[in-house]
Amino acid sequence: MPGRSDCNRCPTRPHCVADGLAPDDLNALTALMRFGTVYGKGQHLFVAGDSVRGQFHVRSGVFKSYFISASGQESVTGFYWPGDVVPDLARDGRHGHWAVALEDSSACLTRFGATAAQEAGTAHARALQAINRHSQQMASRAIDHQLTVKTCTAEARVAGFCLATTRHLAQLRWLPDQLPTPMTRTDIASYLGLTLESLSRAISRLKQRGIIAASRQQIEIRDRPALELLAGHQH
Amino acid sequence: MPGRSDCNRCPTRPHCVADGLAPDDLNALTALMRFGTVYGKGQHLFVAGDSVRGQFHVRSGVFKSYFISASGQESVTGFYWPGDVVPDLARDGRHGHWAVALEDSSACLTRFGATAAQEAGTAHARALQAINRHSQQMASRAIDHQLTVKTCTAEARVAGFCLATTRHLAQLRWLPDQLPTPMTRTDIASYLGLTLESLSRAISRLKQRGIIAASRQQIEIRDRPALELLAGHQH
DNA sequence: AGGCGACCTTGATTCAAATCAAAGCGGGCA
DNA sequence: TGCCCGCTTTGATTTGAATCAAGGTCGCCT
Repeated sequence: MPGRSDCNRCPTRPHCVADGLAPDDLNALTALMRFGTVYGKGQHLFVAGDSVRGQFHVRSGVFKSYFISASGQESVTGFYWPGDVVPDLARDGRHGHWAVALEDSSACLTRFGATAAQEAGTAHARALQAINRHSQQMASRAIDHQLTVKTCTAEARVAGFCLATTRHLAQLRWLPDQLPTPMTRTDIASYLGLTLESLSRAISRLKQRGIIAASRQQIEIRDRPALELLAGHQH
Repeated sequence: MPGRSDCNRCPTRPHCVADGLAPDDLNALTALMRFGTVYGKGQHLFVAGDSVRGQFHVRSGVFKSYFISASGQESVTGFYWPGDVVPDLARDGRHGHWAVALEDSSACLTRFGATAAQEAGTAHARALQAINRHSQQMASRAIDHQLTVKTCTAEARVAGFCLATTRHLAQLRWLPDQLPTPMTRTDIASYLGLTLESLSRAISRLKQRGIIAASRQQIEIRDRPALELLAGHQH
């Protein structure tokens, strides 16, 4: 049943949007939270057209967001790991994208968004500031990805994906030596603006050259300098 | 010489990030502002590596932001019109992109960003909220553009560009019947992830079909339904 | 007014990725 | 254990945009 979540017990506590906040400021955030909910694989956080109830903060598992065009084609717009906030990408208070769990996961419904200030009162500017920093990071990452998709060959996009995801997980203080890929190849291809086949070929070429090792559910970076060279423009 | 800008006299007053703010909240923003500065064509707001002094709010003219890759290639990441805030896309307090005036323009240096709360005190949450809404819109538009670049043919990208820019200008309450294009074809091509030649061919085909009319400095939408059909996935 | 230079358009060819097609995994379930 | 089905890889061909190359237009400056 719904209630307050205890952020201090959350495994994502030190890695999330609340990172670095003083106790009082964290309380301003938790006052806006709803208790973490479990989402089975394939279950949606929201679908396009839903009115925005708040922002979903990932606790465990992985989610993807995707957009469905007028012609019915699906395009993946992002992957979200524990500590991430799934952006609502709303227009007029309604979701424009879909968000679904890629494996059994959990997320907290928060009110971090546009209405947060009203709900928290005006005494919690620092909490809002943390939220704002997060929004700006989202925009920044979106523009980074734009660059990758606009200017890179298939191989470079894969290289960029591996590096950007690794870097992002590191920011969330998670450093697996193998990059987990709970999403399907189709999802990754869609995210990178490639076809399934082109992605597969690109991965195969990188494997042949010994730059990565890849199985269905994870990718290992074997030659990071080579990967960075390929990705080229990345920060 | 530097001083307070008078936002109530600014032509962008009703169209900008401050739209809808109560007088008190607007004052919280203007307290953070520096007087509008004139930038001649080709003059930079900032270059990559500069430490972030604040956010630039466009008053008149047009700016572009761009990124220079390790290989020296330039990629345009956005165009900014009167009322827009040029995103700083910063990492560790330093700009990652460049921003330059495409024609004689002016902009206000503001402190809308991450440090705003500290400077304004904690009593101005609604101002921060307006800023946050703006950041989220930036992220949303970036992801929209991602979709265009990932999934569209050259013609569809041009269609999407015309429609998205028109829509954006409309949001800034500016409704010219011809879409002004003070940027060069090279800039538009770079923004859309095309070569100059491919862009030119795409525009020519749309002209031939009577969907748009285009001269060097402006584009006229002659058949909006056809353009929307081409752009396909757009909202 | 004329000429120069920057910017834009058009044409021919090449190439990377999409598409079309078929064959391998590999995990789950009977 | 072995079969089946969804996911992935590999192969052949096509296509749309990049590249290479040449001409055209327009504004600005003399």
